Amino acid sequence: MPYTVLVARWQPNAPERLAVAALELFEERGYENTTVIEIAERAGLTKSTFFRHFQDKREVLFGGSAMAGVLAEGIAAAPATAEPFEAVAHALDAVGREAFPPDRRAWVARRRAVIAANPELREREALKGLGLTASMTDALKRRGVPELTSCVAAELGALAMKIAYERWSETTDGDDFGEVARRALRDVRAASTLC
Amino acid sequence: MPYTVLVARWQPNAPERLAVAALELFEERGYENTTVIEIAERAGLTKSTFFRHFQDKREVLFGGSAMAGVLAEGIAAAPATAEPFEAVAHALDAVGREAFPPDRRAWVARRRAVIAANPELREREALKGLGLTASMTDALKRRGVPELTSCVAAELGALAMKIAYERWSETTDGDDFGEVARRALRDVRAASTLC
DNA sequence: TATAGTGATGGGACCAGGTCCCATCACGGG
DNA sequence: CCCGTGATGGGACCTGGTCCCATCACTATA
Repeated sequence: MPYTVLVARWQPNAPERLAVAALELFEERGYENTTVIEIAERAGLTKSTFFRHFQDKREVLFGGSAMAGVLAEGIAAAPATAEPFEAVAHALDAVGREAFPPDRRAWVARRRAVIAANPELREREALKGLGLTASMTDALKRRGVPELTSCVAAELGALAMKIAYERWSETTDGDDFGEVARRALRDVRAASTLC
Repeated sequence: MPYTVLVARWQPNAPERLAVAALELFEERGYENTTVIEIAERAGLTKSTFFRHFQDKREVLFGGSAMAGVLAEGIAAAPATAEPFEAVAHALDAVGREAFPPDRRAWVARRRAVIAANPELREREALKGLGLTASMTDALKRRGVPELTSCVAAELGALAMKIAYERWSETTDGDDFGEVARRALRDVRAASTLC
């Protein structure tokens, strides 16, 4: 049933096809009313193959990112003289280039709406968020920034990224993610002096 | 099998008995090698009753807290003249009184170790953390603090609480949670000026 | 041309988490 | 003495997730 011969052995990009099918189905009937088997069928695959590509049902919306690595490399690549916040800004630019390019805005917005609508998916997103701040904290410490300062800068950087993520995916046109994120980071920094 | 008659109809505190049994079993054989049925049996109950008291298997370690409410009330109860950070400090004191009293330190430490050892439990903890910062953000906004400032203060407050939680549960004697948390909050504030 | 190896897939058995519904049984009130 | 109530027991059932083995097309090598 799954594959059409004559061109290639298997249709390529199985993980991506699964993610597309999943997002569509989650939009149509909701996450909890969608079965892994249904996702796999829509992608022309089976349950076995689904779990070969994704650890679990939630992960189908989180798999491709590798955002933690992008952030860490972005911080590491910042000029040696950069203060923690400048290094974080550098990392947010990298995210805008590699993880949130302008043409993915629509997809990101759809994905965001689906996640917001389901507690189980929000939980997974919360865990991913922890990973991101941990990754940034580590990268800052490797620059010689003291432990606590690294923690705080990473935490505020993650907050700025979350805010930017919301603002950016809510508009259909406008600045790219890097711009929005830099503004969010400035706002957060300003707010942190008022506490 | 479950209940002994002659005294009361059912042994009281089913949720607490389930939580104790669960923590013991998680320590003995690990979270994923423990079955809900086994937890229920050790507590003298059944699977049905377990799921009547807890939404899912993870929740047995998170159910009793109601920490979000304590934090919100603590912030609301702070003097009207208090700055955001002072209000947060007030809330952390409330947590030390109502959620982390000195005699629960051993329990909290055991629970913490079990959670740290399992990704599924860490994920649930991350979600609870989101709930806490959301609760603090709301409470601050209700005091008239601007949106972004509330976000930042809540985020840094949550970070201080996490740090205090680690420090407090790592020692067997010493200050109560409120003291530790106030120190952590001061440290965080100091670090935030160095970003 | 034949043969063996490789890698992504299909398929089914199996377990545990989680839901649902109904039976049970002790207690309190009439 | 009977009835309502509430926490529980028990079992059917679905789905997420794991495991293991079969399949099948392509590739390399002889």
